[in-house]
Amino acid sequence: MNLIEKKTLSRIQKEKRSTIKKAALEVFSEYGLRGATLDKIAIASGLTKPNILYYYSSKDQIYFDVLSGLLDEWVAPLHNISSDGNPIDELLGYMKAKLKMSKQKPQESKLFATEILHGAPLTQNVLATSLKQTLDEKVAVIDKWIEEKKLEYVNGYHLFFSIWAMTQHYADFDIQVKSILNQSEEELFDDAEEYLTSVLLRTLSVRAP
Amino acid sequence: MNLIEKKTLSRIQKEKRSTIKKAALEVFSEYGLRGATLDKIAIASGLTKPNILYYYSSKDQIYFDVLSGLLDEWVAPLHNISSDGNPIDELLGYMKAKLKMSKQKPQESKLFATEILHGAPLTQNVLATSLKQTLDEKVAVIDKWIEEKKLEYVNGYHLFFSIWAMTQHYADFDIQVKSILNQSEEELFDDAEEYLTSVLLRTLSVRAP
DNA sequence: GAATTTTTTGACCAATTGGACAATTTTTCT
DNA sequence: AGAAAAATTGTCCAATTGGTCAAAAAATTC
Repeated sequence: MNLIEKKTLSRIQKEKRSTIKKAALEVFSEYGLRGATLDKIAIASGLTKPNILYYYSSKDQIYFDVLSGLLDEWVAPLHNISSDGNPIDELLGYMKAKLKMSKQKPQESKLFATEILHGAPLTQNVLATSLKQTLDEKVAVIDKWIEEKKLEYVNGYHLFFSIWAMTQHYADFDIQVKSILNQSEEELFDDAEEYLTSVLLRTLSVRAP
Repeated sequence: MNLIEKKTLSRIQKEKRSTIKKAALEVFSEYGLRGATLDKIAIASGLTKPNILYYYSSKDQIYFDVLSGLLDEWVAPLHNISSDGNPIDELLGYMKAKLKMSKQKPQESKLFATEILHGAPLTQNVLATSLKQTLDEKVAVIDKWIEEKKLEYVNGYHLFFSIWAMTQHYADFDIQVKSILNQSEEELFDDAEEYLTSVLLRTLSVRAP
């Protein structure tokens, strides 16, 4: 897509594109790609509809740009898992990083969830190549730890799936969680971190015979 | 809302409504409420658009009816948790029931997920009343088990959240899971069950000092 | 089997939507 | 300041959408 002349963006262009993306994230995460309208994005951004289309050639382009910017950020914490570190510390750190993202970037999480839920029309490639490759590497690290007896046996893929599921749940399903627990967001995420830490520690630790 | 004269539905009415609901589930689960169109539901059901509107007064009514029928079914496994049983067996059984639903009813899971993700416009009431009440009861059972020393301490609410998250993940994010694992559905769910059983057992079991 | 009720459909409508475009305004450059 | 380029907007359009309605077809009732 026309992401070529990125270098020659003027100050105004950068600002306006950023404004649009921010507004688009709000609208897309709440309504999904098809439910979101340019009018809603226009209102949320304070720009007019034709003005938005001056910076982006179509609604799909906006969605694509927002989602692209998100993908890297979303996979990033995975790269911080170091094979040199202590397995449990590394994986606990990863879980906490993911939980923090759920707390601080729920819209991003919801947008990503909606995309995958509806068949990942724009990201299927990335999932099957880039994400898979990164995850394969990290699962290999886990397998190595297991071989070195630094970690008890665990299915690496499903371990990551469960960490994703449990942490993102607090962002994606926040409405459900909050309608059941009448807590402040602080309390909620503190309890979640305590619980998830316990689950992960128990899942990974060697048990007495 | 106009669910009053349920008794007086003719054979044709029952059949057609069922046909419509089945098609609507397909379409809604793939596109969401706003992304779904009556035309798509018409094609999927093999009926004409006006014919559909003869049985349902609006698109929202179809969505409401489909979702209503789902809610009870979705919460049902929770009721099977018996305070008389062995805590670990009861909770393992619940997890397995939920995982089975993810395997056999992914569309239902996705529809429910989309609904909550987009703010639960139609189900917020049910979540805050019926679901909350049922869950409160089951968490009370868990707390009782803990008090009776049949179960080590665990945060009941977050335990259920994590079971929901981990099991539903395999339905809602199936595209992501399948683009990473090149397995048959059978293998995948077998591995998932084995992994989740291990996680749950370790989370709930008393650990050696 | 005729009368009545229920079901089905083709044609249509108003509202919303993504997007085009020419004209105007603002910014940038010299 | 003035020319050129960039940014902004009002107006418009065609396609899609949810939904209506009267007429036709099918099923039911007597």
